[in-house]
Amino acid sequence: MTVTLKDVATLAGVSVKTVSNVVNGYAFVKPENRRRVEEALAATGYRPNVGARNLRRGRTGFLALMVPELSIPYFGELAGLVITAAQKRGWSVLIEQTQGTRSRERETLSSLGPHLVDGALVHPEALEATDFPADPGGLPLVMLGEHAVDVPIDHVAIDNVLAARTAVSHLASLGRTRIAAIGRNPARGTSSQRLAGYRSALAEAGLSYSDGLVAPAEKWHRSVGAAAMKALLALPSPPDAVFCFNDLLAIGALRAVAELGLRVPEDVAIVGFDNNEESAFSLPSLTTIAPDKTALAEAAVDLVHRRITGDKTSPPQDIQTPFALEIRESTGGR
Amino acid sequence: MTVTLKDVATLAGVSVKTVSNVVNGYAFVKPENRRRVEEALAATGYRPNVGARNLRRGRTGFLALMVPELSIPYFGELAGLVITAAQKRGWSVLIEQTQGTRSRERETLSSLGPHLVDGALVHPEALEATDFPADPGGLPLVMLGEHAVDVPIDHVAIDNVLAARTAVSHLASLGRTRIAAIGRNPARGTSSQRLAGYRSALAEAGLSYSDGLVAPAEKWHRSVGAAAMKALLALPSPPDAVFCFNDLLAIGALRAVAELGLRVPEDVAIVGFDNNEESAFSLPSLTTIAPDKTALAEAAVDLVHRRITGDKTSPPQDIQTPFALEIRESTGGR
DNA sequence: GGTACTTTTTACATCGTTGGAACAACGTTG
DNA sequence: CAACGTTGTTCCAACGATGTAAAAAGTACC
Repeated sequence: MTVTLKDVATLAGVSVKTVSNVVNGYAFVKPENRRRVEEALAATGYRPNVGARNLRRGRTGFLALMVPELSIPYFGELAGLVITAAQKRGWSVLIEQTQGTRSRERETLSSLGPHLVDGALVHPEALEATDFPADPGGLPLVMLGEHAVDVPIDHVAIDNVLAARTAVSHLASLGRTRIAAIGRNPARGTSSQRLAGYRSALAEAGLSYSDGLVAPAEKWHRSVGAAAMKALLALPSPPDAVFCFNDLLAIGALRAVAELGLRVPEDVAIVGFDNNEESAFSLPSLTTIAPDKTALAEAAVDLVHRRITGDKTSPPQDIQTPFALEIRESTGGR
Repeated sequence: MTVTLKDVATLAGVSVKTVSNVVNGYAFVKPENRRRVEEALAATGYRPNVGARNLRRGRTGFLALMVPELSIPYFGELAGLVITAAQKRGWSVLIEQTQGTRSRERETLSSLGPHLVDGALVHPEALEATDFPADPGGLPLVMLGEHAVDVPIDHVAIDNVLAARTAVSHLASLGRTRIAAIGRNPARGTSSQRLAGYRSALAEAGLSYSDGLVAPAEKWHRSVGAAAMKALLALPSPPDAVFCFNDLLAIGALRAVAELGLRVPEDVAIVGFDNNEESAFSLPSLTTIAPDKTALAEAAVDLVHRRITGDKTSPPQDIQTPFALEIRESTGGR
């Protein structure tokens, strides 16, 4: 059924290795033979057996990408970009979902052998330092997004603290004084960083910090954002602005405000984080921190590429990719 | 660096095959030896080389999933479910993106060898019958969603015609008489089916069909939906309801209506298709056709599983998975 | 002790590919 | 024409695992 080098060789009347040489673009093959081999290749429709090739070469041709859930827009978008970036460099991408749970993250991490994939991009959510295998078995690992833990591993992300500060400063610059936040979650490193940025922007603007204005969120989903927003608006003195730790929370918050008959941005201004595609089309459209996801994906794939092809020794890198504040209707922009 | 069977065998003082037997749960191994091997396995942290194992077994442990783009919510959600369903049965999923272009789809399809993956789930958008390899090289293929072309291949989808008719009948039942549609695209089979459903619902309701009320859409993206809606509303006698061929178009349409100062559903009722998560949170929330995506993913993985494990001969199946009309605010629901 | 049978282990070939070395053919040069 | 370098081809081993068959060890019985 399947065509192997041997079949092609027989048909072309040369040795297996010569066919292999043609397939791999080896220069010194007599034109006559090359022609014959190429004809035979075409005639048989030969396709290399990737498994065997990789067994021989010690490569697999696969990268793993570990994310919480593809159904979350941010990860869907990011995964798409990673796949595209990886494809450019000849890799296929294998996706593992962890649902953001620590146990699944740990499990996934330890199941990634160097046989299975050449390298892995991991976007943890709940992992702690001790979860990282002391020796990943020589498997190049690049951590995405989260820099929760103090592990000597390559890392690519935006500056979460600065980005959060930028978002909140924007709200302050509009004259808002009771600026709330939604998304506190001690188990997530990202949350602490965005919270830190929030606090530092408040301080900078001369506003006082109040625990009561920081709503927790176990999952950063739309429904959670809506519930949190309702709780905030039920406070004796409700906020006049909210910084949501991601766009989903913000979309939920938008809806909650509308359901209570209030207006965005007049009564409450809202800023999100991630710049999901949907956020440009919500009503009102959402002001948000827009990480350069393409840059993130490219940098991560590039880094793992470098680690795989040679550079095993240089110290772990910490790459920061750019972001921008995208001002839209939810804070009075057009 | 990497531990092989041979290393384990040396350490345990037995042959390679005995270790292999232990690893694979072969019954006849002396308890004493089994213990020694298991200790050695634990001590070395042995992990089988999947590539080598599969080379020998003729399996790869991978399924391919071909979709247009993961950044499109429908495909992000679907891919997540497929991965989960595949994982249950011991497969990892490899994702290929085609951007919905025929050339990339064809290319991807032909690059999927049986060496690379055990089976493939493909969600084509622009493929035509002639693009399908006469002989997929024994690779089990299951087509998702689209049933554009008349190819004898396993297929899982909802009844697009019926679903579209359901959506449009709902609009008609609200008393709307000028019901438009957005999403016509002759290159896409799905489009024809939904258009057919639209026409049949109109006929059933005693409404006449007009080409002018059917807006084309090259890409089914939000911005396209917005532009199409604006065009429709600029007509001499604009529609009082719109059936969008997917939720993204509908979200764009919602926005266009709002920008023109009109109201949904009072001035224009809108129905979408896909039930993206975001559609439950838009303002107003979106009435939409909700395919049971979990059922779809499960059925597809199940089918490819059956094909891989034996059943190569029975005729191509055509499985229909359920859907429901989700009535929300954009047509006056709560 | 020998035969027949069962259980356990081993050696060897094999999956499809590529790297390396050996070999063959060739034209050039002294 | 012998020696040589260059070019092209082939043979063999190897990647890490498993199937097969045969060898080895153990058991039971006469």
